[in-house]
Amino acid sequence: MLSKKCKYAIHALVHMGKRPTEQFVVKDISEACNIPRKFLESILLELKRAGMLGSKQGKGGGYFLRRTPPEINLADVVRLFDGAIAAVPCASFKFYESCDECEDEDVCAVRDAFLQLRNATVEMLKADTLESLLKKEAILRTKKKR
Amino acid sequence: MLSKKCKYAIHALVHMGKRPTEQFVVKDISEACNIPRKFLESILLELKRAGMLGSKQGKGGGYFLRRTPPEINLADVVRLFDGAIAAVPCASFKFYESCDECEDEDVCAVRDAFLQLRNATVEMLKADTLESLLKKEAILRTKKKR
DNA sequence: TTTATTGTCTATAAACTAAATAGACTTTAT
DNA sequence: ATAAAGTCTATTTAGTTTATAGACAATAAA
Repeated sequence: MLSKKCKYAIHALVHMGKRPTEQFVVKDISEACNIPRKFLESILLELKRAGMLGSKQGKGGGYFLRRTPPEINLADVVRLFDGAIAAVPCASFKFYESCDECEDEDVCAVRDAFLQLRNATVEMLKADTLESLLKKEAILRTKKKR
Repeated sequence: MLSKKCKYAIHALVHMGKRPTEQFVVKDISEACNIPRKFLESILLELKRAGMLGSKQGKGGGYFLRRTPPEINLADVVRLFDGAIAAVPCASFKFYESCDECEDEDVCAVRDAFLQLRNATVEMLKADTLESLLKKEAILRTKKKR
């Protein structure tokens, strides 16, 4: 399961992706996405530190996307907030740690299975960009109307 | 990430799958897989309650597989110990819960993305049976020797 | 230059969960 | 009777997640 923080981050980003050149104040996003305001503040700050968002302080300020919608993908967001995508530390690339349960990692079928799952997952999450998500939402909307 | 409990359970099952008709005492599995003994006890008990293992009490007792290696798959084990396979409650079938961040679930692209990920994950984990894992391990072993 | 607005930062509370351990009890073969 | 094994309940410990409070800094506009 993703943390709420990560899920909130994704929804906030998707919301901003709808008008990718505009600036948003925390309150707007908080209300649009039903995310506790103070909690959202820290999330946006983290996204800013990671280079996905920019901000402008003071009156008339707010947050805005630093990258275009095709450049922001869920794999990056998930890694930022929840760390490893792999289900098991020994199957992670960016957050690798050896396990104690098998004698020889190179020959551990459990690890192999979770490596494959990790690879498939990363591919899918990388393909989920703000752009592709918003396109999909449009498709779902028209499908529902018919 | 899987809980350690779940990872331990998987390794214990794979270990038992190597001699699928034999009985194992907790200590043997604990030492073979480097799993804290008392912790493993509660895990095996849970696997028993779920019908995957049987047990015999008293001297000469132990745990044994209740199903054949092709009948035990990782999807079931993960669900038993960690609950939902989906990354987000609104994308889970067996542990569904609605989220608050979108107005209309039917049209939420975030949910859609995680539904697809869930489906792919479940398929992969279902294909990972004790049998297939042990076969894979044999293959990895011969590959390494060459 | 004051004021209102908005982001930044630090600290901390509250709730929950994971991981592990302890110990008493029960069952069974010998 | 005894030793070996699983069963069950409780509890500890530590860590994480989720959320909030409040002081501070920056900026635009009146």
